[in-house]
Amino acid sequence: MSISASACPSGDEKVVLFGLMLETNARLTKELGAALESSCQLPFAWFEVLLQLRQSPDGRLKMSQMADAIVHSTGGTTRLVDRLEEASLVRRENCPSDRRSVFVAITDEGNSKLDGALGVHLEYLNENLGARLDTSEREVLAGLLSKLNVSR
Amino acid sequence: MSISASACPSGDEKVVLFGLMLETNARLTKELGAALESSCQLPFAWFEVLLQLRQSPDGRLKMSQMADAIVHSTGGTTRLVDRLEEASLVRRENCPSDRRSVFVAITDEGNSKLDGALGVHLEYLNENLGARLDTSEREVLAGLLSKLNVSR
DNA sequence: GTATTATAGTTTCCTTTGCAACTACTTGTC
DNA sequence: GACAAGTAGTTGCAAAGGAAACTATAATAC
Repeated sequence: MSISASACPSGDEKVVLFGLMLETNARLTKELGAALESSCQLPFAWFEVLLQLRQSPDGRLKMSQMADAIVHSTGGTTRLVDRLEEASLVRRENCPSDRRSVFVAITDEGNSKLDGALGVHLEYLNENLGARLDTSEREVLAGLLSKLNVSR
Repeated sequence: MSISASACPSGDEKVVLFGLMLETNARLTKELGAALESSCQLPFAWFEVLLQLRQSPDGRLKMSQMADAIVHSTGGTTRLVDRLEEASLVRRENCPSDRRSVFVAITDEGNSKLDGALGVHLEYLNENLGARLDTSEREVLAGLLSKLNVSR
């Protein structure tokens, strides 16, 4: 017995798509997190912070930009950065033009840690993204996700 | 000054794609979670559990299947189910053929709660997935994610 | 049949995170 | 310039989740 779509919105095509996004993301993240943890002793959240810093023009971001980039609350970000700073992977820097603001900057140690992690990350991505989707499929996927990611 | 791809693997196309997946997922999840919480007083994780049950053939799953479906540890799933059971949205049922196993089954109350939540969910999906991607784009996206989601 | 090994779920302990209250600073208004 | 309102970051508190130890049951080996 199959259930009609109207009677069972849980079978709606968009609901299924959303569920698929959720699951795919959770699995990929979990696997990569495990790989980073075991090869580099680097928690996934730390990796995200370091990567954001590497990708920002001058290797630093304001606290609130970081919170937004990694999609955490500001409170959570404060303490995440505390832990990274404790481990000497980032440092806080004052903002001269606004004394409320704080920059999070990557340290040399943070950079080398990230280099190691990126090796693992790339290997993982090649095995997964690379092996499962060809170049043009990845381009299409990136385009579609970009459309979903615009805020308004 | 732009940095060459070889010198800066953080700019690798796959790294960027992965980051985009992460961010898109986090934003959509966060927004939907807030909507569900404020309209239905339903935590996002509870919604996931109920939805999995609704989507399973006879409205119930074994503990371990549930853990796998929502990508949680079994320990975490145990307590998540505890909370849902406490709220009368699901109940535990014995498995006659294996006394170690436990079924998680949705209750009538769980079903009505889920109906309400699905209304909010669909509205949200229409505003986001629906408004940003047309039908064929959504099909393509679902196809690509499926490829990524196969375990091996 | 008994001993060993594997599996399902629970529990304990600990880490991480979000929310909301709070402090410090800045911006806008008069 | 003083007061109000807004913004950046931190902190207290409580909830949620993972890892690993544990209990109970099942499957396998002999």
